[in-house]
Amino acid sequence: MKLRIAPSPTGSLHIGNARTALFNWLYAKANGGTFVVRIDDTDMERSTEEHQKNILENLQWLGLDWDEGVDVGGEHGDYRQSSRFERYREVAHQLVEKSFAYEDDGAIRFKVPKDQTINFKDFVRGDMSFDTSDVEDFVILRSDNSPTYHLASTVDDVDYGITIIARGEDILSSTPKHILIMEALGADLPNFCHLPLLFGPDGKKLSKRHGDTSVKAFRDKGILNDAMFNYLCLLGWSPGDDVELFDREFAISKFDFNKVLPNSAIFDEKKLLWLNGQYIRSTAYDKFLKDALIKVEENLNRALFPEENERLNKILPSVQERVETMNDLQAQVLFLLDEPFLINQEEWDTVNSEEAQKYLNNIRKKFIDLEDFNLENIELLMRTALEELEIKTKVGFQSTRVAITGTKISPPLFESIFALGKETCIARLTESIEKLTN
RNA sequence: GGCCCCGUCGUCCAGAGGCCUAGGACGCUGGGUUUUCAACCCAGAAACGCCGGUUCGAAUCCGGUCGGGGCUGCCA
Repeated sequence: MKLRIAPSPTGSLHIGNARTALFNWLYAKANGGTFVVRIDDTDMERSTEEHQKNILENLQWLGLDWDEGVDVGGEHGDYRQSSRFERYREVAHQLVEKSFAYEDDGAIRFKVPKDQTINFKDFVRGDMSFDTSDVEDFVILRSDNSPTYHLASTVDDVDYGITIIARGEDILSSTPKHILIMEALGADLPNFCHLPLLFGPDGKKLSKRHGDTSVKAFRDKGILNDAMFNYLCLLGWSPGDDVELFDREFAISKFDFNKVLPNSAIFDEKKLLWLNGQYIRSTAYDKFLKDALIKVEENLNRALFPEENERLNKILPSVQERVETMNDLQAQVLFLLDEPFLINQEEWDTVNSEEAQKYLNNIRKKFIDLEDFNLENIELLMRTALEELEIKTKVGFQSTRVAITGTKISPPLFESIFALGKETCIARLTESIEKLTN
């Protein structure tokens, strides 16, 4: 059993292609089959080395590996169609010799027999039947001597011994053409499986106009590969029993093409984000910490200073609980970085009051005298101040939050203060009080 | 236009004739918890496109219709 994914390097890895690759991979893994990755770069105009690299990289990022194909090798060369043009030309001319095709203004066209029925079984859609009278003669070799997709893809599938062709439904209508070529070549027919397409929120085939739909774009947004893998599995398939969070191994153990739905699915970023949050929270803290620090440095475009590192180490456990993507980190920890400290004036106005100012002055003095600046003492100090001044928790705490972090939204207050450290905390209070009381 | 595919809450999925006054999840609304935001917990609104047929019985089978989508390229 051999399956394949054959992306064209005319763009970076698209989510739809990633999902198709994923299902092929799952089926191969589930059944001990061979998974092949080859590159369909017959479109010389638009194919680039860079796109190819991006595609392979992102397949790997998703956790997909392949037994045969580009980069890993195998019996069929480098698995790039651009390396096999001679082979396709040979086949095209062979087909002309055998009268299956004919020359047409310099190109070679496949001669489609009329009034014939093409039958094949589709793993997702059942028995399919097409009338060849509805299929027009199609070009297999262009006048510039380059093969078209129909020719190259079919020849490769035959030459490489692909036994299950699972691809997007957009190619369903082209399948009779491919079968016709295979029959002309005297090849055994593989099984087919046309997977439902992924749509954008507008119900149209997911494409560039729905924004950036590349896997890389989501990766850049701070989506975890495990979450992306999991989410993609859920589009058109489910392992049953209402299970929605699972890993690769579990998916493999449950996957089958005949459980894949035939109808297209809309890519819903909201659910992906939720799933991502679930994965972030269930990540082992050590790994989260490591990834988080890298991410912050990336966003900052510089290395972290030692004291910043120390502060982040203190706050990150709380942050892990409240981010949806790795990119959300930045906003949560910004106040701990050696970057300009800015207070959101509008937010301050909503928490500012005479009481608040009294409170800030009071805890500032107390902090200066506090010897052991630990979590427990910070909380005790702040609560004591509330009682002494008879100020409501919310009034005292929210104004402190804005005074220290600059905004009303931050990680838990005591943790934030503790992470920031005594000196900086006092400095912030001083600065805020000065700036905000007049 | 022609050919083809598809049709369960807004979205993803469960449902393979009686277990369905249709279940789960995201999102949404309300409530709880709370020093903010999250997280978490509870509750709620929300769907079998429509019409026929088969059957004792249909979301499930068949036909039609309507709706959506794909292909119709010397793109893939």
